[in-house]
Amino acid sequence: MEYEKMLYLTNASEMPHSCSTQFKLAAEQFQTDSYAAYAYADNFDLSLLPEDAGIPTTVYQYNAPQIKVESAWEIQEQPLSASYPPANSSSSSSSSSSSSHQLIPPPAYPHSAYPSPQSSPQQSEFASFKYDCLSSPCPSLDASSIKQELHILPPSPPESNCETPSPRSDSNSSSIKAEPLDAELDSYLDLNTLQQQQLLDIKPNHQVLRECLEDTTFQRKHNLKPLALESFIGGLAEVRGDFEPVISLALEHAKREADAICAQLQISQDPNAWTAAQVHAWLRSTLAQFKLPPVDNLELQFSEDGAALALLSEEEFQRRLPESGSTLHAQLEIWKMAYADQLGNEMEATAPAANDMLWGYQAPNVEQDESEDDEDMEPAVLIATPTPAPAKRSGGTRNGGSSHIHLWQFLKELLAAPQVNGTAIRWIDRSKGIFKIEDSVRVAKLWGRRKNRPAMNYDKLSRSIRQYYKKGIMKKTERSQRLVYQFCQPYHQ
DNA sequence: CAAAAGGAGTTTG
DNA sequence: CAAACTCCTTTTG
Repeated sequence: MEYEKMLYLTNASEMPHSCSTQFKLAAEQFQTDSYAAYAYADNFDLSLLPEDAGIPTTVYQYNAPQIKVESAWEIQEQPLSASYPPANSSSSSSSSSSSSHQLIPPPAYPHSAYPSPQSSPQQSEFASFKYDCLSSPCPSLDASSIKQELHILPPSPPESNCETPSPRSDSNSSSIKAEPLDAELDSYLDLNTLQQQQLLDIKPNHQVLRECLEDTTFQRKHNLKPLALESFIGGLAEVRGDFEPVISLALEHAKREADAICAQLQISQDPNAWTAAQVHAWLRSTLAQFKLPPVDNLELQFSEDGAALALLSEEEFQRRLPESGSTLHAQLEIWKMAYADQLGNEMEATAPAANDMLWGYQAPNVEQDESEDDEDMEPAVLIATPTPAPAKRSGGTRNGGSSHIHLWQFLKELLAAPQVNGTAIRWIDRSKGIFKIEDSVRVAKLWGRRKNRPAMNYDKLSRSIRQYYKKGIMKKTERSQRLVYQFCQPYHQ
């Protein structure tokens, strides 16, 4: 249902030679499609990409900000933006945000440093490789760093939200704060950029299409699942027209594949419903499918059932199976996504509540809750996908969403995405389950958003954590440190 | 002063 | 009813 992972398009013909095997595999698989190829973001193991050879990672780093910033100026001159932004954010991207950005003076940065989309072929070729790095440990693609860089850029707005922890985490003032809405505006700008590119230059090889698909800032910041694109209205019609068939094509393929394997292995399509034995069957099958070396002691390595397996981070997969962990993790993500999509379709048929695509984030009302901080709208929230308690969860049709997540699970989810949440919470000693909350205000906010508790603060969150001492879910660290906690064993594998 | 700690009443799913 | 949420007081570094 609520899935953070995005589908991406790419063009096989332009793929760097050094790209991962998964990447190629996906491409080969679909070579015959009308689109040159497509692949799943989760299949792109960024860790397999060479860090500094082959791909100019620095271009990635600066590409995202560059486009956005430039488009900010184009927008003023070409207001073809009337029909944006998308429906469920329209209220929030209201006067405060747009006005604050319109006042920004034209940028004075050197042009060369921020190549435009029409710049040199090499640059534009790589410019489109903005992967979803939520599940992949690729520092150069760290979403938060991109975000930060955006703020670091010369023409940064005066009140740019450079993550300064608020001096007080008081719950009273939250409704009064009126910070600018970078998130919404960014999305808004991105969409404009996309459309302008489409209108202005018809690029070969579906380049425009690729760029559209690769730009997921909108979905991330608005906490939308990929297919919530339907909620776009008006001017995006042409983008959407290109977009949807490919996504559904990809998902359908994934589903068909999953169907077949499910039938063969006699397992549920929902990874969360697998028993430990079924997990092993699936792992073996997937290893074989990807022609990865078989693992002898699979049962010892993976004692989890499906629900617990779904909680494991990519790092954990990699740690256990250096050779194939990433692939398995990525494939599991695809399965989860395929199942979630199917579930979503079923639910949509019965209860077409468009806003349910959002979770942990309420569509802002017109007058209040102008979503005070865009920072929290970012992937941090997205990656923190609600995951069922390891112990239970049936094949459940009732997958209403995130409301039942426990705090400890949520924290683990945040911890599982250090690229995104590393500035807010991170492992101190992963093997011992010791972690540190680096930004208490932020973590509390994320938790509050997830639980739909706008008044959440660190005081309350920490109170809940302290309850875990009694329950044996967490314990105090030996040498007690501020903001440092430790999971107890069963809750930390 | 922020955070830790924990008591106690209340809310929520 | 469990798990949080909320509010509060006291202690700690």
